[in-house]
Amino acid sequence: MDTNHAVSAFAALAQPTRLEVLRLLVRAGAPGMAAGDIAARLDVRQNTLSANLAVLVGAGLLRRTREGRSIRYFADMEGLRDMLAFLLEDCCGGNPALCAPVLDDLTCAC
Amino acid sequence: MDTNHAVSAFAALAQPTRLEVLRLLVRAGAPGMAAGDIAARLDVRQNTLSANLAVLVGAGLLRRTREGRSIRYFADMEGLRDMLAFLLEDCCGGNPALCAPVLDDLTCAC
DNA sequence: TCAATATTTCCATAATTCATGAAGTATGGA
DNA sequence: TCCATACTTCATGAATTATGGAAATATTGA
Repeated sequence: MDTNHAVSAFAALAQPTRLEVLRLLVRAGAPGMAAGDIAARLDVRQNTLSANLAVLVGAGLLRRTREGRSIRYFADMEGLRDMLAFLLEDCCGGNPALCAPVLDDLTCAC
Repeated sequence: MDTNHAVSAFAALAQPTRLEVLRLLVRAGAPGMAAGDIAARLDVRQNTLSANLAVLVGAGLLRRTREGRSIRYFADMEGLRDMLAFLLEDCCGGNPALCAPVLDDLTCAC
């Protein structure tokens, strides 16, 4: 992960539809969702959504597989982790107490 | 935290200088850094940096306090956490194993 | 009060991003 | 083979964003 790659990942999330797509797919989990279902759920035109999905795939935040006529999209949790790790790199270098609160609250109660 | 707020936070990081500024300040920890020092370290003009710092402050990712002639900037770890929490919301809803790898690798060894 | 330092604000220009309509590609069924 | 469905790609114009020069503001010390 370098700065350019990370920038493209953050840029991918810097747009309401794309951010909601990723959140939706994070919640959807392993089964993911077909492009058409995402479009219906978020009330976005198919071609607009397609362009936005392509941006997220290019940024390494989504993966896809064809399934019959549909194309199914999934959140790429590895890509997500890489992006966050790049951002928080060495946050503990000086003072562990600084980054702990960030991570503690993220460890969702599962 | 709503979608618009989160979008502005991600947009703030969707630019190389700003991303490096936040990473630098995350590493710098509690003492933060003066604007001039950041500019020198990242080799960016002061007015350009000033505009970029303003974007990060507006996005809730940085805070600042005046200190004599300098203005000292700090990473806002709460803002950072809110942004990440919004993104990962309900990732565990279906399957804890899905989000665990993301968070495990982020818990830096401190 | 004057000069120097540290930083921000203003403004114009250049570059990037976005949604849309229209056309194209892939798959499955009659 | 023909048609319908599910998506993607392309071209375009409108809106947003980034950068750098010049000027403005705030603080400190002589």
